[in-house]
Amino acid sequence: MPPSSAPPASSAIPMIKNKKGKGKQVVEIKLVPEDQRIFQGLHFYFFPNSDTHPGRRQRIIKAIEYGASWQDKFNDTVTHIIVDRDYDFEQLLKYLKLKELPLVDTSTIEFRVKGYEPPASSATIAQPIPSQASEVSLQLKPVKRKAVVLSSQVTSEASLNLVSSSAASLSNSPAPGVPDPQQVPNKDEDELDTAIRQAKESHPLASDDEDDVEGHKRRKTNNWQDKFQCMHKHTGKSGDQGPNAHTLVVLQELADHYDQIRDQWRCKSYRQAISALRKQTIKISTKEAAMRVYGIGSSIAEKIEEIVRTTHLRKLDFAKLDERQQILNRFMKIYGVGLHAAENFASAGYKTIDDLLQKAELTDNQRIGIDHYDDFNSRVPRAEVEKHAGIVKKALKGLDKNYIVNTMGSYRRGAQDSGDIDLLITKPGASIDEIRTTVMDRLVPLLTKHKFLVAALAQTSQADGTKWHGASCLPDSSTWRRIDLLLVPEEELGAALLYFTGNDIFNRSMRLLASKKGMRLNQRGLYKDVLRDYGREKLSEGTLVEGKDERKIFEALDVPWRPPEHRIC
DNA sequence: CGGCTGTACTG
DNA sequence: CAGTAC
DNA sequence: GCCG
DNA sequence: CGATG
DNA sequence: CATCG
Repeated sequence: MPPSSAPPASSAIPMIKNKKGKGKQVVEIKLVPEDQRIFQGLHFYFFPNSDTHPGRRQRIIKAIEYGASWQDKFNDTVTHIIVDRDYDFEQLLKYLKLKELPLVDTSTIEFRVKGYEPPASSATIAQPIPSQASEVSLQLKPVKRKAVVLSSQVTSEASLNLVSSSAASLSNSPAPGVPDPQQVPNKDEDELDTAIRQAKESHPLASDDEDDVEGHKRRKTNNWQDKFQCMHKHTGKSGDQGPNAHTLVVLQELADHYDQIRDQWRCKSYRQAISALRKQTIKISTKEAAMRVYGIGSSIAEKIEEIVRTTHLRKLDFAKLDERQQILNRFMKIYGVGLHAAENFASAGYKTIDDLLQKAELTDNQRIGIDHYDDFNSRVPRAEVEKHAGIVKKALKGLDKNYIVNTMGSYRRGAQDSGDIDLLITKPGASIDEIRTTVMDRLVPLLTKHKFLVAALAQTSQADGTKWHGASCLPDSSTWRRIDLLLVPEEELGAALLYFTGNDIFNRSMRLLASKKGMRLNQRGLYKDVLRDYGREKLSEGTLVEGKDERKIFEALDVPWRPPEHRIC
């Protein structure tokens, strides 16, 4: 036992307000009976070490319930380090500012943190899984990984166990008999509340967000955020997709398929799985291996195995041949036609674009979308994007040289071609009203007169309008391009840059992260203290944290800065 | 079983 | 408001 | 479809 | 008819 | 667009 004996086994967990204003409250830490405290005398350090992340929080709670102490700092009493998935050994060392960890027990390979290579001749203690521990592990889904790794060696010179908490969800059975804190009648509630509050106060790292009083930067409070795609660097232009290249291609086709049929959630899941698989350094060939990857569940795991074994997927072949699907897909590529309209058209018996043109009732925008179906569905080469942007820029500067035009979207991310042309227009010091007036009343009419702007698809009508969507056409060209003008006051420039640079996954990830931190991110700014209606989820606006500076928004969310080219998830 | 980003414009 | 787009 |  | 959702 | 005052 380390000199400093275990903190009173109740290194309790600070309370966390649950989302959605629902009635849930504080989780009660309920120690298991003494003879079952398999972690008794062990001191855990988590990496990251805050309980703001729900999953990790569960693991921490379970660890404590089974007798461990939760160390808020890495010190020499720590016996085990539990590392989140997606962090590797190198990152851990870097964070701890260490060159190596003292006395690592390398015996339990199964849960070794990735990136850790044991010394060649490691005299280690074989660690058979204690029956007791394995039994517990059956009960503790979240903690399980760690449970098994228990080392018997708990001396003052305790060896460190490096445990990866990554291993994804277990293949199956909902753990029986998991003590559910919320089902247990609450005794001693006041006492616990107090303990929890105190624990929170004694765990500076646990209270995330912005209460940094002074001194050192809160740089090191990286935590549960690693779940969010926006925390991971990815350029997308690594020609080779690694050992799972072929699988990725097929999965991408499936993702595209679900995108086409507007099944946004399945599409999202496939993209998530693809992103996760792309990061794998070894080939994933079996369902079991796939299931261990965070972001891949049983359904996709099965498909991965099928893909590896048979080279492709029956389901996909089938989907490709479904005629109705083809029709819907065709219709939905028309600007102004979504799933609903496409289904109506299809149900009316229309099969081709020409059918629609001749027989269907179309909105103005849909007609334009059909007239320029091919134009709008073809990519715009980077050089052409620049030409369109140049024309707008020149015209605008002619009206007022103080205007600034930024080309956004995939162009800003460095793409060689884009789906459309996104131009962000701002003028330092000018109000949004002034900008809107200039653009709507002068720029657009001017460029329309010059036959550069050739269609207006959606223009701001409301008093606070900020956008113009339409089509543009270069002189000597007959190809119409989708072009969007985005009007932004200087104070919102950072948030607008962030939003209109994307990509969409990156944006969603950033916004979700903000939301989990009680904040709200939109194209105008990052807001804090957002109030969510009790019971439901209405919201009060919240107060502005940052809108002008793109980098400061990253900082406020504790996301490492990433240039536009690295925002491809 | 419910959440999964958050907003602006059209009709 | 639903649908659509970003 | 995945996750908590 | 304009406002509203 | 549908609905409302």
